[in-house]
Amino acid sequence: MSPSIEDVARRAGVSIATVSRSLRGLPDVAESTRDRVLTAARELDYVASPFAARLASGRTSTVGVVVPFVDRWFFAQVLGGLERELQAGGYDLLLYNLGDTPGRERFFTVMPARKRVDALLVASLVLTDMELEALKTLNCPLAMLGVEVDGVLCTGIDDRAGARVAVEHLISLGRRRIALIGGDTEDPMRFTPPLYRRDGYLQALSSAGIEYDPQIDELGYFTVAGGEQAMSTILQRDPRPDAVFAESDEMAYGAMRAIRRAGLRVPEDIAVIGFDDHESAELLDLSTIRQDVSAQAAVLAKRLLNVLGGDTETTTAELLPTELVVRGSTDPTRTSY
Amino acid sequence: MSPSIEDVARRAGVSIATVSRSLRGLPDVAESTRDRVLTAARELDYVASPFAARLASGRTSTVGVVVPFVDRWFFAQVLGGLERELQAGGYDLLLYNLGDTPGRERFFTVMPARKRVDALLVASLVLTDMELEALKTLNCPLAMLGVEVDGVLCTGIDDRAGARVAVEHLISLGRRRIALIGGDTEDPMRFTPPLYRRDGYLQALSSAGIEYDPQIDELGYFTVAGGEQAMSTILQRDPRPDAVFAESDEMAYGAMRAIRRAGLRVPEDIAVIGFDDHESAELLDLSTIRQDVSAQAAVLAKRLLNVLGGDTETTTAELLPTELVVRGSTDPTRTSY
DNA sequence: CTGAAAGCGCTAACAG
DNA sequence: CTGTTAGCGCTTTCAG
Repeated sequence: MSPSIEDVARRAGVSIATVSRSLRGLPDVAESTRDRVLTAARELDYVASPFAARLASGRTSTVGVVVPFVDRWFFAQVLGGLERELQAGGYDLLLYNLGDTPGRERFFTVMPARKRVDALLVASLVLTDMELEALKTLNCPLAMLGVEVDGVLCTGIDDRAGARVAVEHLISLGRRRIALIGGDTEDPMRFTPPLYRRDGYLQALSSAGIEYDPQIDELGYFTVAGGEQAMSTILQRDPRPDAVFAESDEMAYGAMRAIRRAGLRVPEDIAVIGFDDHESAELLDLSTIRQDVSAQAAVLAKRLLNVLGGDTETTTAELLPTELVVRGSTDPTRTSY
Repeated sequence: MSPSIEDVARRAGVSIATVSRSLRGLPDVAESTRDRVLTAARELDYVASPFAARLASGRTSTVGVVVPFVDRWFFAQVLGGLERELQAGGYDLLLYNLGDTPGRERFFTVMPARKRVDALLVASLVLTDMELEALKTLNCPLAMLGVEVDGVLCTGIDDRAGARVAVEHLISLGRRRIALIGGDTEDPMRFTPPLYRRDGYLQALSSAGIEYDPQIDELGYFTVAGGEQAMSTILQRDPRPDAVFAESDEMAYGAMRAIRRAGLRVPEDIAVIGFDDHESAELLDLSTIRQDVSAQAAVLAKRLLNVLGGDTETTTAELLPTELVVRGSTDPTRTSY
């Protein structure tokens, strides 16, 4: 067996309470005593058992992180940002990957995080009322990335402003007939990006005195295939658009493909801009709105740690900036090859 | 406070020992008794405290997962595969993301996984002897993805065969002057892919009676930028190659860019094939050798769970198949747009 | 098949 | 500033 707190106490010639206090850096321990304890602990290569500590203190020093998928760019970024901050704050990160609908149901009914986390961090998940209720029974601080819910910590970006900048960029290039490929707004209750990005698109059009045309507004479902499908439909319209704003880079990839398959050129015939600055955007030479996902995650984790540390944090959303990145898909002079 | 095992015992009219046995499905409990306990537990919405259980049993029901980065395609895939299996097996997944060199050092010196995992799973990490030693002091089963170490569970792919197939494909297209863009073999001790993939390349050349030419063999460091740099160098050679095998898709992306920047065409002037079937490979129309990373991870996790379950598993490496995927970068008739 | 009792290794009052 | 003591909520012998 590895050494216990008693071994350290014996070696340092103090009680186990003093060992505990010294090792955790609590006040009211004489410097000399603390030194003796630290030395003894080091000599024995002692590490406190986290489980015993958790059982005794009631604190788990663990944050549960819930993501719909780990193997998508966005969520992998999130995880990276979170892990760094949590680790730095002395918290373990327990990963919950929902994966699919059955997995999601299982998570919210079985609640595997029960009794094992001090807080739960949910990444860009559109929660139903029941799901939110389920989480609230955990009775611990909640934090959400990109989703605003009353009384819940939130961090994200200003999707509306980002979209507006994207469309304004197209307009500044002289484009006037600008198509939209977006997500489903049928369920606008909690997943804000499709809603806000569309809003930014509309604002930009209206400021420029361009009329919105539903004929060139199609659903791309935030996937490459969906974007391709949407663009194919849009290409049938008359007159054809001279630009397209896709609410995500992946939909933009699909759109570019559809355009090229139709024998048209990007950006000469149709300029394309996406949103995210997904890792392949540079390779595909796609103009886009860059957002720093791991920074958003890091900020959210920090705020959550503050709460766990006893600070009072406002639960209002904290929004990080976005940035227009111009590449060859809108400006041929910027083409990377 | 949430109900404790005593509450359940009281309600079911049995002792806490019987509750424990019933809930864990141990034998030697009368069916009727078990039912009564289960009912009581359900009525109270009781869930055992994992920490108390861990403290009492010594088992943590947790597997530590160590990755160099979470935000790269390969490792995100790994995480997805692992999480699914571990969760299904009733194990928590504790994530350790090294991130960078200081992070790596911290991990191996501080050993944050000490006393909190039943096993450690390391993803494609080139461990130094000291690092391996450090892990062994954890005194728990180890498993590694893609890295063979004596006495350690391993799962991966046959990199050599995959590379051979890739190069044979180029040869079958009539290409004879085939360049190589690869990883660094200077530290061949533990990171096997660069070593084996190069080996497969050499085997394929030799079988076809083609002489190896170091002039068209450059280091791409497994990055897009590295691949681009390597290809630029190779393009200076005389005679110019008519094909290139990159040991990873990302290096292949860089190579394609360099080729196009030089005013040449893919595949007419130079055919390009990569390795991995990275998620953007299809978009970039890159031929490649597909490997199912999450399946490798899942297999490894399953084998580890077997070991934790008391089964004896051989520690020999288990290799999963790879598959040639032909796209437009080698065969213009397959171009996706 | 079931119960009593002894811990697991800490933390957190409470005295002193 | 330090020690004593009573748990935290389970698992696991050992009896019966």
